[in-house]
Amino acid sequence: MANIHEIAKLAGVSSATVSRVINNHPYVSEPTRQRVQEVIDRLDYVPNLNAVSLKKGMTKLIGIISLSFNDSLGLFVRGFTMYAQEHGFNIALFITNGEKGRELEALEMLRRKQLDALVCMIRVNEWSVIEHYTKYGPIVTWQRVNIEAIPSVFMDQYQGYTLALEHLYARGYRKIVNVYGSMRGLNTKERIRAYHDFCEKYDLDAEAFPHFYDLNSIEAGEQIAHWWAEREQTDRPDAFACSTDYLAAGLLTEARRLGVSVPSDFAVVGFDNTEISHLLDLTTIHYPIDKQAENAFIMICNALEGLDETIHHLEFKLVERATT
Amino acid sequence: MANIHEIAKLAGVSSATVSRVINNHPYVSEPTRQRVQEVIDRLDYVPNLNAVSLKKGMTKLIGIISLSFNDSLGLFVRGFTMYAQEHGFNIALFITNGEKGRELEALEMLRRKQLDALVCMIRVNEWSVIEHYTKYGPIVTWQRVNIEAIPSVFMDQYQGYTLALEHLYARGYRKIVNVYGSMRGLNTKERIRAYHDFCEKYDLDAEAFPHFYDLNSIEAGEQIAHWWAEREQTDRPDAFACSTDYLAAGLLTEARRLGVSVPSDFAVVGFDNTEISHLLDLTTIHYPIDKQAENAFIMICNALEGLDETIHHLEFKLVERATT
DNA sequence: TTGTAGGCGTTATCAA
DNA sequence: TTGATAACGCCTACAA
Repeated sequence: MANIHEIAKLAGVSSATVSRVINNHPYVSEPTRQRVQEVIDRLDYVPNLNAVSLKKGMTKLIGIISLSFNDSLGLFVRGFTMYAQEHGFNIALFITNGEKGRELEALEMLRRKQLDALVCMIRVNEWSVIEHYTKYGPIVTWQRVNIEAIPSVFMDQYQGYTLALEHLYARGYRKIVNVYGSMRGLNTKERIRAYHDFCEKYDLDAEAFPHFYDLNSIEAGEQIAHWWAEREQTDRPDAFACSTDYLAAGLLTEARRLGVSVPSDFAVVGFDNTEISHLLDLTTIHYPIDKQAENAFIMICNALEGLDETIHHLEFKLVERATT
Repeated sequence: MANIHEIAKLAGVSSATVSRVINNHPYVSEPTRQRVQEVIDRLDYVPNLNAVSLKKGMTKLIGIISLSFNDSLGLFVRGFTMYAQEHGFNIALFITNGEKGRELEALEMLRRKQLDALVCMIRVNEWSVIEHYTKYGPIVTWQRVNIEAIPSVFMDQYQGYTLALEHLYARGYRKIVNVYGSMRGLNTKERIRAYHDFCEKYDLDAEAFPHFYDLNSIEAGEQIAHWWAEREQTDRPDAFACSTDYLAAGLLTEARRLGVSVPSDFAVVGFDNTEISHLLDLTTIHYPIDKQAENAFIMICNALEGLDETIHHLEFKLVERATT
């Protein structure tokens, strides 16, 4: 395979000049540049990235560690990839499926300089393990974590969930049921806190209805529709604040199949503003995942290049549609 | 960051000896080895992979290009990763989401020697584009394609589909409806061919019932359940051969919700033997995706190291469960 | 059993 | 505007 010296010889210049042409350095005369470029084109030459990486101490490759590749993680990855590419970085994706080994691989690649930085969407190993690797390169995360060495693009769910609750209140709903996601996560804790503060503020009974936990699938939503239908008419809630759009979608469509009229029989608010909420005209809470991705990239760039570009302020937004 | 020379100096040996220790070469005396290892451990040293790659002309990194990351593609990726890791290779995943650019990136990384090889699960660019890149390193694919430079681990659907049809026949079903997947793909063509040959063999009317095309989701399956329920009793098919387990699952569960009894009212056969089919006790066609992944890896190894290990023979298998 | 030295393919510094 | 040349960090004949 052709290397820079071969190009140099064929173009009758030194390899330094070829390098200048490749990297668009100034102070190359137009005739020389053309002559060199011609040889490059003719031989279909591209610089060997291993050599470039070795010399520069950078691979221009960033790893993304993700637990899976579902809707919102996928959106993040897509957004991040876009920003990264605009800045000349490539992305290598590591789907762990919960396997520690797969995550360690990525971390080791960082240590061994095959990766310049790492985005850890949802971790598998202990934070202490991940923190240990921050000395080899910047690592940012999507999860909520309070470790100085691991910056996060996490968003506090309290504000977002309050938005949903206040909206329901303003619309006249008073009998709200909460369907929370993962019990373990801090997001759920924040949402619970938001609900309690909300009840206190408006003097509502926080325990008037059961709370659901650990639910986020379409099927779970469908079951909740049945749960509602089977209750006494007088004892039915009039609104659901859901953990995800998917769950809300399941609830909504199954309820309609059962002849329930939304939003007059009850209201539904989703979370995430995914495509499905758009499709079903579902009121939801928008979540600037794209801006999160951009922030993650800015953080990495700042760390890598010693810059200090400012991070976007992130805010949830209510998207009012037909289910409330 | 520490490099091999620093280790050498601290251990009082030459860098060559350090290299020998790192790579487990023979002819290093035990005392020396221990002394060197000690310094390596103390300084938390690991060789810089860029330097190793440059020297060896290999990165030990294989790229996988995938359109998305759903169930069966995910299984393939997982299997492939396992085999690759056992042989000291790491994996970089590229999810294209149908974007040509993302695929080209991976191809360019191959060209520029950042990747040793590429597995192209489902391509985005024209085959001619991909073929062009085979001169930079081995590329194997999961799709059916007849290009010498691009080996494939594709499996002929004819045999698998015939398996399903013969099974239904043996069980006494005669009014079979086919639900095919993507119209564009060659898999569907093969399945259609299988069905026609099957009808001919048993003297059945291939056009007795409508054929469904381009369906593979759970929701599509649910709709087909309604389609069946709304037909005249006398004009109902007694079996469905489905494009995927997901579709079959949707059909099965919705049918049961409508009070249909499977397999006495009608039979259902899925395809792929995914977890969901196991869960629902669904008869399906097993598909050795793990062996395909291993084959893909063997092909790459053979190409990379000039070997000639033999490829596994791949065969569909009927998994008889409760829906037929 | 160990060390010396050259080279993998680039880039960047310094002269010219 | 161009060309030598020394790194980048590692591996591997070849010598000792």
